[in-house]
Amino acid sequence: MVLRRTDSFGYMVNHLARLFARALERRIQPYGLSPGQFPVLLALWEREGLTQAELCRIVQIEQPTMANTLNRMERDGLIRREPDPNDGRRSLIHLTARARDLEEPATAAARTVNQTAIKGLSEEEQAELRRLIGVMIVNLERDSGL
Amino acid sequence: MVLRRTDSFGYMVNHLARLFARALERRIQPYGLSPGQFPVLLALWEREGLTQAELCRIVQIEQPTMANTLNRMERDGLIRREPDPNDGRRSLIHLTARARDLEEPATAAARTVNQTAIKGLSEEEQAELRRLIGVMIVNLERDSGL
DNA sequence: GCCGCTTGCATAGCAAGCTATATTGATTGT
DNA sequence: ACAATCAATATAGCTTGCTATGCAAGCGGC
Repeated sequence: MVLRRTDSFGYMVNHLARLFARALERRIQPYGLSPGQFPVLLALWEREGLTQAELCRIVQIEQPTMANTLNRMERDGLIRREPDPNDGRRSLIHLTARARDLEEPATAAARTVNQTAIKGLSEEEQAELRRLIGVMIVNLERDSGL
Repeated sequence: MVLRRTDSFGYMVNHLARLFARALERRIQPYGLSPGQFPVLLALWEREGLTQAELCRIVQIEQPTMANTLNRMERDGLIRREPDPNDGRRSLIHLTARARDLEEPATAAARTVNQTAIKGLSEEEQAELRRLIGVMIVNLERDSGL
């Protein structure tokens, strides 16, 4: 059996992920945001004062990656780290006013990208797609030992 | 409308792509390969003597990314760059014996990853998934101006 | 009370992706 | 034939992801 790049799921998914990232980047760059910051912002718009470890769990990103992303967000004036009075090891991540103000335009941009991607697909097809992607995620998470 | 990270296609696809990359990496690392090299190898196992620009078109990667990947592959003894006698600007990319010998085990590893990901899905579901991902790819390619 | 484990975060170092720009060789129009 | 343009590659500099490792703060048992 030949392994054709063009119909390997791994290749297709990688390609698609890069297209998503580029499409999002184009639309949030005007707000001074970048794609990797987006899931972090989503979590913090929902609830502030999370720790780095909590953000890792929510966003499903390894801790050093999160540390670096948070550094860039701090540098860019999106978050502040406030030392946790109850635990000297942690700090609690809070949004700046600027980051709070970006919730509306930034989520609108993200919705636009999603809409663009699924243009032409029925509600049923979208649901099926979500389900099938979910199956692959679960399969690969199990494979990697959770 | 709230934007939920967990059912945004952009987020899911990004997450899935990272899982694919990690699963592949785990399996090809013993051969001294890394995931980014894989599509390049697939193209070269099929036909050697491609130029960098041709590889970019086939693999759908920007030229500077390809240049760096080829540098690492040359460093790792997977390819040689031979100057094109007909055009002083290009070089033709050839595999080393080592890279040729890796075709069997490496493609087997990639097939295993794909099989793992789609475990539990019927042939029809797989075909539908391929089709739906293809739609998103086309949609986003059009969006990004080809 | 303190010794050792666990937990939270930081740092180092690398791969792979991107945009923007420079460089050098080929081609083309006059 | 040579200037201008185009094409192929290289380089710089950034983000986002990873693993491996270090370090300091908290906690549990004795």
